[in-house]
Amino acid sequence: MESQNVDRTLGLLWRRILGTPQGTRGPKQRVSVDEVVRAAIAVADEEGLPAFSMRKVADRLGLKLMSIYTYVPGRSELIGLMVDEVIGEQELRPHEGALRERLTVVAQQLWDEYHRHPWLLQVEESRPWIGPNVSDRYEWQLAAIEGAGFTDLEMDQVITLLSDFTAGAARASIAARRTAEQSGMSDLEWWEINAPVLERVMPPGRYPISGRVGTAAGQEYNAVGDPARSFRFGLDRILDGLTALLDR
Amino acid sequence: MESQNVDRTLGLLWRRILGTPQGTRGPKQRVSVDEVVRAAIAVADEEGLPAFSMRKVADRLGLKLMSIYTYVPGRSELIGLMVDEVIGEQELRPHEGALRERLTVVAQQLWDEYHRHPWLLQVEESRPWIGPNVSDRYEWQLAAIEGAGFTDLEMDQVITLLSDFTAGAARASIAARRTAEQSGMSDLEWWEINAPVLERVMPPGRYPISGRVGTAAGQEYNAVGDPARSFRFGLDRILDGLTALLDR
DNA sequence: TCCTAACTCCGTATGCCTTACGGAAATTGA
DNA sequence: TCAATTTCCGTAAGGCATACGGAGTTAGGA
Repeated sequence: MESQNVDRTLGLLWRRILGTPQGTRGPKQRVSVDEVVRAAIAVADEEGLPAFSMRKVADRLGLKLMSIYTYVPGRSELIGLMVDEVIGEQELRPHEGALRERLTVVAQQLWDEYHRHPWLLQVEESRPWIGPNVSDRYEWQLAAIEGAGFTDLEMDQVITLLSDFTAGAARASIAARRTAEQSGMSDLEWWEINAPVLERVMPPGRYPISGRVGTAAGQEYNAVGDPARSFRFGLDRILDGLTALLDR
Repeated sequence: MESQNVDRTLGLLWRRILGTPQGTRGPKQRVSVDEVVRAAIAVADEEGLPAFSMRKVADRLGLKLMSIYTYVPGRSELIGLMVDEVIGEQELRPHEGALRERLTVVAQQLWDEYHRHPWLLQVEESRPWIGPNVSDRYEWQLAAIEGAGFTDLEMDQVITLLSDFTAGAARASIAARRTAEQSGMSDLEWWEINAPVLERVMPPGRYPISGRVGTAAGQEYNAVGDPARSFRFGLDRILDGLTALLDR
């Protein structure tokens, strides 16, 4: 029963290779799995994953709620399909240039992807679905560092390092963007609300370094932080560290 | 109305400094805010944030659902209190040793924290609450690198880099752990279910590097990956990169 | 030609969730 | 003593996923 579900979802993930037709009895489907997935992505893009619901997908397609379940087994499987779909959006160009540039492209691609579909960061799957686009991209990522001098084990660890860091940095960046947009409250206004209480509560001189660093950041960024800049800083350090490893 | 809520929650966050008593009319509260927060943490520890509900917190305290709302304004504010509370669990020892050791301690502390309270990774707050323990810890993290030779701006970026990477690595580690526990399905069994479909669907020779690297990782780890080891690898590279920056 | 298996679409129901609202009871300051 | 204030909680509204079963549609086989 569980494993049936796995099979069905894998079939949906690889539907372009496997082809759709099987049983042909019964009424024709009014839409296609592709349309369901695209509609679902549109909903998630607009409202985020918490507000994403099966009903909204159905509404967008002119279907009623329960009909969606004839296309996909359930919400979580649909999300798996959405993930593989958006990962396939980016073109995987042949790698060129030095290692440093190649790795930058790999990281930048992840960064862009998260910003185009912020809900990717809200997906929680204990066991990731293995779809065609995820597979293709992992191969492409490894190809970027093939022959650079890493061991096979290190190759996986390098991609993991880049992915983990980029996800974290993108999370901060998107949180900042969403905050600015939706709450309609700037960092400044936020501080103006917090300040009276915080001043009463933070003993003066208790946070000397935070105060100094916060002031420096505030003046430079004109905001609490600059996620894009932090991303570039971190990425540069990581690339330095990786080239150092190759010079051993 | 919004800003009232902010004030109230800040008051709760800093309750140990501000003290509780205000109006003393009416019946005594049967429990305390501290107990509510501790009960909430227990629920989240056991069941994760998605399954965390106000009702379960109430049940655990012998109260009925709606009474919880006389202690905290709502679910999201309660989560803010929980976060600050668990961040306060770790002792902030004076820093000693070389920069590399200090930074390792900072990262390791985050790593441990995420593993003790995995739901921290599921918290989504666009605007983080500024509580006493969060503030203390940020100051402590900065103190670890004070005087090492970074500019004020870089100091913030260094902590951000470490935090972002550690969060990403911990996320992978916890996903692996939860998967193993709850699904009762080992990586091997998972592959046995997936394999028949994947073999039919992945053209042979299409994933040469992934195949080689995956095999190497599988033999070394006896699993799909080893998150703890990837964490150490990534951390080492980052520390290399940071020391390189200081040698400029 | 006709029947039936298989399929789609969907109404209904169950059991979760947060939180707004208002009432009864308890407590204390005036 | 009594009114203001606060706690605890019942109820209800409005959201969610999804199990189940029924009505109608289609194609293949008898």
